[in-house]
Amino acid sequence: MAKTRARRNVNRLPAERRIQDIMVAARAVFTQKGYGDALISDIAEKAGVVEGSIYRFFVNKRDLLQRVVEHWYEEMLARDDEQFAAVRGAWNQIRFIVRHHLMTIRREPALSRLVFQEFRPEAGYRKTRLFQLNQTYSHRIIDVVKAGVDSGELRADVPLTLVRDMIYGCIEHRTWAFLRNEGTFEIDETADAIADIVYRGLCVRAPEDDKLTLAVQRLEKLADRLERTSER
Amino acid sequence: MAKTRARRNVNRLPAERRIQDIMVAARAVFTQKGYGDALISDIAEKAGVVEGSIYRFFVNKRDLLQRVVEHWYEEMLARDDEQFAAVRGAWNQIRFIVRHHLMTIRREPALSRLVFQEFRPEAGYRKTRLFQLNQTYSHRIIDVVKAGVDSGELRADVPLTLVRDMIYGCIEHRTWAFLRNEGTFEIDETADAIADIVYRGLCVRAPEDDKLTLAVQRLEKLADRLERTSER
Amino acid sequence: MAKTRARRNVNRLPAERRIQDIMVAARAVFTQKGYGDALISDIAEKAGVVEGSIYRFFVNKRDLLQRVVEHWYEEMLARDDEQFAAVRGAWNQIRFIVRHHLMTIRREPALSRLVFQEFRPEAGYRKTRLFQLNQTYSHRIIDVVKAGVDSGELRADVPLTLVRDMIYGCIEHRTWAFLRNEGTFEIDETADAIADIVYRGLCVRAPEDDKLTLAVQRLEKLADRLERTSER
Amino acid sequence: MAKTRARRNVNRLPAERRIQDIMVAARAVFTQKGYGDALISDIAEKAGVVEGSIYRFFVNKRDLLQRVVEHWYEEMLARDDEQFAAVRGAWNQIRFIVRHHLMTIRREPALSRLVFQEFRPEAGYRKTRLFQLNQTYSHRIIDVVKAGVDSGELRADVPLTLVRDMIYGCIEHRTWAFLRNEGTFEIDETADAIADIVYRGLCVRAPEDDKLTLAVQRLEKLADRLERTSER
DNA sequence: GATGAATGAGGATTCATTCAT
DNA sequence: AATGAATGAATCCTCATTCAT
Repeated sequence: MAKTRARRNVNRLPAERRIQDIMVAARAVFTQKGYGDALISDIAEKAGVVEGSIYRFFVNKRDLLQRVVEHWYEEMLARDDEQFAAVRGAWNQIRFIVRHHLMTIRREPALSRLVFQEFRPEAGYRKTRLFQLNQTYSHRIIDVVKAGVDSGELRADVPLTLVRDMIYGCIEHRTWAFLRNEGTFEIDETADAIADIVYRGLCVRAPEDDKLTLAVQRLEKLADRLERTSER
Repeated sequence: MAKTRARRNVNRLPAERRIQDIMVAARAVFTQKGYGDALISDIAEKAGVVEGSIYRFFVNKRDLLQRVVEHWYEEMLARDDEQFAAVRGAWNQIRFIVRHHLMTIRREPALSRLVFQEFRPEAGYRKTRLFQLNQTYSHRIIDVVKAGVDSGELRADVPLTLVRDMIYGCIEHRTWAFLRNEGTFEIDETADAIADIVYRGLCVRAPEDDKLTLAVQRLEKLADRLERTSER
Repeated sequence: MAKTRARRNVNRLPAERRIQDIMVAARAVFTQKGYGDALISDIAEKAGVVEGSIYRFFVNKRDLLQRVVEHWYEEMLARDDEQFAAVRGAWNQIRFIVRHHLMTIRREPALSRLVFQEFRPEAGYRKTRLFQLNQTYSHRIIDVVKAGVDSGELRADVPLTLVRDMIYGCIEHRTWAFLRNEGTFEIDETADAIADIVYRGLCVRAPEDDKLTLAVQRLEKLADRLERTSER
Repeated sequence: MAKTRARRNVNRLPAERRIQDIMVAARAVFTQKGYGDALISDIAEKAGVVEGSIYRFFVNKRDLLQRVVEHWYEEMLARDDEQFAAVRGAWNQIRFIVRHHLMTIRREPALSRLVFQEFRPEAGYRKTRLFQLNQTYSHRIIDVVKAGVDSGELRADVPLTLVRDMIYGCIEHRTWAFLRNEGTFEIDETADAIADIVYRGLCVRAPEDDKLTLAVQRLEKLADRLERTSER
């Protein structure tokens, strides 16, 4: 009954640091193994703590995954915002967002998959913080389209959330092979093509004359470059 | 008339019939419980066979689900083809396909989910028969767009598979809440809106309106921006 | 993923036999270790089955204990009934039941304890089958007292269930030291003393004259012996 | 008047006060949750201390429970003694003690249960202070019976501890349903009935009535039985 | 061919207790 | 003396799959 427990290496760290260590370890393990195959014991070992310590800070394995993914979203949201401000013109902005999302998936395919597979299908998803974060994340496209509408560049009767679903749904479908480790995808080409179709689908007048359209696009890109150049 | 032989209660049915019984039972159980929570024993009981018998005809639980889903696809493919021939015009055809897919999801949300959750994310998906069936299923949109291109109604440079991803991806995103039992969706409105954006995105020219007016407007805006840039 | 499982020693026994084996093993292990410290794996090993097999027949560990204890009660109830018929006279009958219960506890202290500790304190005990069995088991004393009342030997206003509680409660308290492995108890002396007090407490007239009482008791015992002798 | 020193928020209370706080909190939590479900952290929080502090004053969780229960006994013993002196006559005294114990259980069912469930079954119970206290507590009945014997009201050959076991055992059995939150019990009726049976069981003679009549009745019945037996 | 009893691997979780600060 | 973060042991249960009958 009374066992002699040899205690070793009781490292005393501030809670914040511990949480961080655990989340870093968990992110690595979840990324590598997926949710089901990830072991709490692996995560604990990688974080340099004992399994029980994880449960001081996280309700359960699921909660740990959730917090890891939420943190990822928060990082992204914090990091990216400034970039979006720099681009002008609906087409360019749409393309920028598409491109950005494609890069996100390329950079973190495993985490992306976890969102698609583990969280989104789950009943009650809409009540989660992750859903909120995702709404914030994907709301950018809505803002852009709204602005395009306001400026008269895009049609007034555009169903905003449908456009959002179209873009993110398209990208997801486009990247499944990559998410399965079965292929890759061209970021720029895909971004151009998606932006093209959506933009044409939404703009007040379909650009009939190809020459004219291309010329305008070229000029817009030129303007962007000029702007960026002059800002330096 | 009065038969005296009491046969043993062992049903010896033709294999084909057995397989059918099992698949019908499996479809019901998978639909009701999802893959993970479905029990082989439940399926066996419902099919009026013993667990072991299922393994006579199906490699494993996964294979059983696969065959059930494949069968569902085959049914759909066989049933629907005639309908598609009836519709004319690219817009109408796109809308028809979108509407058809929305109705499929509404009719079989559980099976749809199983495809999205269980099969598509799995490594090796591209080598499965289900992938082939899905390609066939979704190829309709490609055929329609191709025809539109050939007839001159749609642009020549349309990236066909991207259009396919856009449409199916959009629909999937649009219906996730419903698939989670958290809401519903409007079939006709959604179909119209999707067809609209995609058609406009692909068609050669806007129905009417003065193209030059538009181009001039845009160039004027551009000029404004350039001016503003150079003023910094 | 596809692991080669080497199957060994697949013993195919009739369910009834398996259940019996498991219950015998479980009874031994529970008796030896108590409920908490008994391991399913120990029971399985002792029964010559794999842990999982236990769950084919028993809902969970608790259910297994319950069934073991129920079985013990059933055994006792089936075995003992005949014996009770043989004794005559309220005093003798009370003494017989007390003695019998004392012997039960001496024979199976561990099982007795499990009933006292694990089941009786549990909310909902009154709805269990074990409670029913216990009622049947302890109802004997009520029948005996009732018969004594009917024959005019015992007072008419005896609170029957209270007598039951008094007898079984007294025995339980008296044997706790033994149940704790801290002592023993005298079966016959205890039985005599309990029967005495209770009998005197219940009989129409307290037997004032000890000589008379003892004489009557001797005569009653004699009658019993004569009856039993003549029956052979 | 305005003190400028902001003391650190570390309460340094006299040990005695700390111990008291902890025991009060522990009693509340144990009462509410039982031993197993009570958490040290809950107790600490309720006591306004930190978990570690509890271990400054108590060896372990068990020890804490023990001290709480011991304290309860001490309270009772100190409080009640005077009352007992007031009652005269064996029957009245027995009834008083029974009634008192029933009220104790009604007032503190949870603590009573903890004694029955946690301490009494434990090996080594007889060596504990709690056992001593319980002996003291239950010794009252022995004193009363002894006094009755000395005064000639009760028989000389009464097995004292058995009477004690009978009374406390009876009460415990009688109140188990209540202890399980499954019912209640009548204090006065129960006390009367128990006192009645025990008193009659112990008293020298039945208050009145013709002893010989009774003896003759019994012998007549016996004769009948002998006749019936010999007829076989 | 059918049966269905037997297999067996595999891991999250709890919480009293300790001890560095 | 007080804190409270860190420890770590310990086990029940599920269910797809197999294979002796």
